[in-house]
Amino acid sequence: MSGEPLSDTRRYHHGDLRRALIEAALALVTEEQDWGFSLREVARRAGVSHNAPYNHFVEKKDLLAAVAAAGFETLRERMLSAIAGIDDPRAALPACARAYVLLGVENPALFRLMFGPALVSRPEVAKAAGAQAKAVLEDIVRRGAAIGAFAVSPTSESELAAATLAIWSAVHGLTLLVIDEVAGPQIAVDTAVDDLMRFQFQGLAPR
Amino acid sequence: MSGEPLSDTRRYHHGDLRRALIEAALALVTEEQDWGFSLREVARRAGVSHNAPYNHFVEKKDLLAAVAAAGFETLRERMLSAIAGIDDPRAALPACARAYVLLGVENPALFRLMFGPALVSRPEVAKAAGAQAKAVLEDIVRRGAAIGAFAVSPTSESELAAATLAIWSAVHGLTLLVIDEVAGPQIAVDTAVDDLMRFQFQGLAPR
DNA sequence: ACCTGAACACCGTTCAAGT
DNA sequence: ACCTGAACACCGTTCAAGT
Repeated sequence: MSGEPLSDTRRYHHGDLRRALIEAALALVTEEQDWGFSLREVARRAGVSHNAPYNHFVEKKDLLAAVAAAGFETLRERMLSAIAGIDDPRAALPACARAYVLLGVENPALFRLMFGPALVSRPEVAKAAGAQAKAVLEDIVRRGAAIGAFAVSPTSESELAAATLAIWSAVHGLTLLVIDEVAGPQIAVDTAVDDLMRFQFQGLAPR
Repeated sequence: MSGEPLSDTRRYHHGDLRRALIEAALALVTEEQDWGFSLREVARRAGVSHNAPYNHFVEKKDLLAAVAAAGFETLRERMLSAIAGIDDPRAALPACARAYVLLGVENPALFRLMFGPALVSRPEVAKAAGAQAKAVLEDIVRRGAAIGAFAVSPTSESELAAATLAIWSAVHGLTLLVIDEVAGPQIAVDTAVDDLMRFQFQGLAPR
């Protein structure tokens, strides 16, 4: 209606470069299993000169932080959609854990970027995003405690926090051990998550 | 007895350069909280020309892998000395976990290097070292199962492996969440480890 | 066997300039 | 406001040479 579609090259000159750079960087993280690629390579992929990125990010680390932030958003969406419609917290917890581990397995380099040293100088990003992931888990624990499905006092914030941290630690650690292939040869993700949750439940179940 | 002590500079020309490079790299990892430093900087610290490292490592990643291997050796020693003389597996497990988390807290960048993307292209290092860490934990679980202290069948290798992986995941994940300061503000390591172990024990205890 | 100097093709970042 | 080209000080890696 309003004229011919703009070419990609043209679009980059019209305000989409920031997004295009994040997408190109995400693609490189995924392909190279690492974030050691150069900023100039990202610019090349986006079809701009090697210093154009500096109009949108003050340095390379800021671009990586933006990629990580996008990863955290995806993680949150996956966790939430995994538990959507599951009322029983005892079922929601493993479903949520599976989504968490699977994101890591699907894109190990992105997962490591999100929780890795590239964000040491951008602690706001890691903290805010981590708080969101924790909130999803804590909500499940809270609901389980409220209906007596977990052996956690629903009125003790410190108990809820401790239980959430224990579960988060286990899920997070499993993800990284699987990613690192350090947890043994060719581990089956679903089985591992189930085993992990079984141990967690034994700990959480009232007796 | 056999003459004056050799100067450092002299020594590096006599076969210690490999070790000196690993030590310099470890110091840089510790100081910069990252392994983004240059190989040339490592060479400078060791007092040699920028290409001398290539006599000992085929590329930068191999030096980092050697640093990681040293880190894994330290981790193993810390875990073993933490449980030395503790007969009760119920006491050995938290002691071992504490040593694990504390190494990570003491040197976050080294810990992340050990389990990070720098070793993606050196999977032998990560796998062999990971297997050692796992073996220490598995031994404790096995002993606990044998005396009936844990609700794990001592004759089921798969149950032992699953329990070990669950515990390792929790300890590993807690370490990284604490390192990333993503687990909340100013978390107390000892309390966190105790809470974690309490949940693990509730899961492991026979009922 | 181990180390050095010169060289190559890169990189992150800055800056003056263009539109 | 956003992008480019030239420039700077660096880097990883290679290679011919030195001892």
